[in-house]
Amino acid sequence: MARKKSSETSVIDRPPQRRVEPILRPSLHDQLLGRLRAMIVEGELLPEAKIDEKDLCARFAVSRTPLREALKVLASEGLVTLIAHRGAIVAPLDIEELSAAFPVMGTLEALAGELAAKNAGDWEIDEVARLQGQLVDMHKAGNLRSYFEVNKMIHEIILNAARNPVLSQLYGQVALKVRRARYTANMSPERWAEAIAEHALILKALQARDGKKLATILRAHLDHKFDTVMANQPRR
Amino acid sequence: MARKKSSETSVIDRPPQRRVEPILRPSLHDQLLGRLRAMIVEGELLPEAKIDEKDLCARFAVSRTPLREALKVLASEGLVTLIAHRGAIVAPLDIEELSAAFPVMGTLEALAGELAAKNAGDWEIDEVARLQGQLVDMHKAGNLRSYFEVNKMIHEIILNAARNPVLSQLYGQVALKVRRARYTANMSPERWAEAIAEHALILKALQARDGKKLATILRAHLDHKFDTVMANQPRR
DNA sequence: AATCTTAATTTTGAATGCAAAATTAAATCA
DNA sequence: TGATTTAATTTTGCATTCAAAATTAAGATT
Repeated sequence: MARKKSSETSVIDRPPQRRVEPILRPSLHDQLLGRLRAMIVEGELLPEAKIDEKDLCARFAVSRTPLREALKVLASEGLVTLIAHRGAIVAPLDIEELSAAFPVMGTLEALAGELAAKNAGDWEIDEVARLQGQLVDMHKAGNLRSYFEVNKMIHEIILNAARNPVLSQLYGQVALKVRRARYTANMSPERWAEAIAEHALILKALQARDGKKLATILRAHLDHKFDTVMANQPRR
Repeated sequence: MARKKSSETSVIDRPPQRRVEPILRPSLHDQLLGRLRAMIVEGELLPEAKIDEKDLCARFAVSRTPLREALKVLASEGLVTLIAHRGAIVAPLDIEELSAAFPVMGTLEALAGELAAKNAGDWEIDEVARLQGQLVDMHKAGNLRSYFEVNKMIHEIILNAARNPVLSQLYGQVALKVRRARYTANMSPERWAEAIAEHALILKALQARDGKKLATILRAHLDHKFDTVMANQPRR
């Protein structure tokens, strides 16, 4: 694939160039989307809290236009609720919806497991094994926040190994809902130990590339998580 | 729950009022969202076609603000692709993505079937039976468009009977992608007859409230649809 | 004083305005 | 002529403005 012929007077023949990181110019709307999503999922913006456009615009130093664009998207994701002529609130976290999210997430994880067992590269399995080690470390250290972080990474690797972008996208959406509820949940020591044990099984099934078994374990794993999270929901 | 006490001077005690349809004031952004989504799914806007904001604004007689809000949401749904500083195009319909959508849709339908077998009201099962009759009629009449319509209704009833809003939401998203690809697909006569037969099995399993069986059939049904749709994709 | 009006203020939804970037058209040069 | 600049035009991304609706505050009424 040679360069197009030219008279070469003003353009000097260049040596093969090293690929460099392109300069990113993410749109305001896109950046806001990420920031706001994080704020909601991490509980910085509380459920049912009114979203004060004026205030947020000032805080992010942007105009209302990109902010409102981001809000519409968040609304379509279910993290924000728009009320006609009355603006937006952080979506109330609905226990009904939360419990509905679990079987869906479970099914998607099971599918991810099945596909990952087929499609994962060895390096990905190794990476899960490595993170599994970290998981145990975090448990020993009693560092729940880091535990969650590593846990999330493991599940993300499995998800990516499934090689199914549609699955990834949908999973991401449910996971947001669950993560939001789980964020403040504290695990009982027993449950934590159990979760670690389950993760050992996950790794084993993945290494054996046993899709069916992996699917089953992941589904059970999620059912247990369901119990933990639900037990932690403030009743009202 | 009595009315709050009051002096009753200016407000006359009213007889119980009949509930009436509230006057809807859907936001422009919301209406546009629906219209554009339909235009894309139904192929009125072709894949990769550039979205001309000016033109669309003129056609819908709105300003760019609500249009652009709708476009961001459609982008988050994957129906539109935003290109930095270059506007939006109708999302290219990616065969990879399409084939990825099917197993996901299959899993979600299977879950819907399982839940519906448990939670469906009898009237819903009857409704599916009624529509099943229509399906056969449409087949006899050779009316593919109406067949699709009724088919969609059946699957929607099952989905609703699952009583899981999260499932419904996610299913809706994948279904859009598939429906878009399927929209122009023409079914072979053999495949059409087969689909009818499968639908009879679906109804039977639902009536027997056999969740496992229903799940299995729905998944198979979708696998077959996958073959049909993929066979109809213009190769390039 | 408690309720009901009415008026002032704020907030929302959408249109318009504006600078930067991208595209197209025109002008230049080998 | 055909490639290459350069200039003109359009489009994009975002800020600003504006009318309508909602909220709050103030004033009237019993």
